[in-house]
Amino acid sequence: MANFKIVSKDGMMRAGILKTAHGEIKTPIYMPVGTQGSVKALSPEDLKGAGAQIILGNTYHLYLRPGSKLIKKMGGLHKFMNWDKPILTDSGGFQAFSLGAMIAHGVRKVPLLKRDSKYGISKDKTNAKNLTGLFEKSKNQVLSTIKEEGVEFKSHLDGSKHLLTPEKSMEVQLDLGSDIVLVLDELLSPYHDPRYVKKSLERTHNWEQQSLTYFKKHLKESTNPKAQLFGILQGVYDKEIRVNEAKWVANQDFDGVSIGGSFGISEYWPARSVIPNEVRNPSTSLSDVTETSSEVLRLPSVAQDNINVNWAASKAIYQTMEWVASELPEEWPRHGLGLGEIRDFFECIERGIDMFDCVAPTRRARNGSLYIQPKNGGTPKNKFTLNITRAEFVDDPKPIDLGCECYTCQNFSRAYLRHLYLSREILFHRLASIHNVYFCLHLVEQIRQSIIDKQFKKLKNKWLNS
RNA sequence: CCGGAGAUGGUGGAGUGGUCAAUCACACCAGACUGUAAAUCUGGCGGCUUAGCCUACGCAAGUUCGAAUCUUGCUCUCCGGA
Repeated sequence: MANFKIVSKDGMMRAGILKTAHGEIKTPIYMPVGTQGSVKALSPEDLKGAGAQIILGNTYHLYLRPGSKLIKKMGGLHKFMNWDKPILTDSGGFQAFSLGAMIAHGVRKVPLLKRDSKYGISKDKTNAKNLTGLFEKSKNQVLSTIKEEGVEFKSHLDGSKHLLTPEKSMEVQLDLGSDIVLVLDELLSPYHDPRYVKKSLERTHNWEQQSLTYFKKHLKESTNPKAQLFGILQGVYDKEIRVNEAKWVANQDFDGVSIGGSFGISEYWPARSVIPNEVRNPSTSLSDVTETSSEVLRLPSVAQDNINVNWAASKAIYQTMEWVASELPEEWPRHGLGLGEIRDFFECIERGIDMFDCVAPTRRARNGSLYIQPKNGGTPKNKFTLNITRAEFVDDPKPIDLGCECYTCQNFSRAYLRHLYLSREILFHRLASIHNVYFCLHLVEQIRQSIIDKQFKKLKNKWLNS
């Protein structure tokens, strides 16, 4: 029954092998995101060429279009998109957030957005009325509403209404023939007040258990009877809450766990947490997160500086992983939902995370943001990227990332790629995506090997102290 | 040669007496992007010692407190006719 085998351990880090109905995955692993049955700009051959072992698909999008029944009729998602390796499907929980609270609260998944001061992030943190006013303003743009029984969506395609219950989410994912199914969850925003958070977490528990019940009951007659089910660990930036949630999910009958949430820091949620000094002052050491200060991080002071906010949010992610990992079953694969910037791989794997999915590599690629190694100028500050539009590349004959062995770097110059981007040639999307996806997969593979060879610290140091 | 129309910032093209260093688009420059409503979004884009000042709407001279906008002349471009 055990799908996950740990091959090598070093501290909290694990190198493992995860068995699925469509083959084995070596972990840690990065999963390219193929929301609508396609990793944007990449063919299955491109993905395999870049080293992809598993990709992600999305319940909400595929349910709306072309419809999960159609995909089932066509033989399941694997066959439909001609991808014979594993697929993990998201439950639609993220869309409940990105089409709902994310709009209403003006937040993104990781950093907090700067807000117009006239709306006022209240200086008095007990005064939530200003925030409520702001939320009211965005209400009519919101496309999803959380109900006790599920998520009510207003389709972003045609405005039609749909209720996504835990059962419905399972039905869709089982129709798709996903190898790893995720339970339905509700993401919390940093601006949800503590009472709402408590209610939401109880609701997510219910949804997870309903998901599990339905999954077990209908697995055998599904498109992929060997699918497995991951629970989701939700929460906000609060140690007590995260630890409790970890304990709760650890007691459920899942095959693995995905750790999710919105990782921004709000006025509500640092209060009970211990904020590392480096979060307050990013110019100090960017090394390991340690609990060195009990001061409260207030939003107004950090919101003025985007870098500060971003960094604080990233720290929150890493600290959350640390709080949570030791509470989770050793034999469960642990998936950091939506995570996958370069630094995240190091920090999260070090804290016991095995799987990553992230739109950043493919989206960045399409937007001209291409990954480079430290030896070519990649640093934590530039997120290990260069912007191909920069004038300095106009006649640069070098590949994007000297030493990279991807198809793009083997064959094309920065000058040519910059030209393609500025000319809006569609080929750019493919070449850039091949590079970024390869880069992440290759890096995670190197990290895996470094765990086996007990060389992780050295590798991490080489990258993050660059 | 005659008649008509017009000359605005890298380009196209608004503006037709003060609120114009000049709408807008494109181009260009820089930045952002974390379970994809994203081939998207944000900012800059005459110069400078930049909460201000200087030079600017073909060239020159006027009218006016004040002109990219009105007058006159010149130069050039386009259309029609000889």
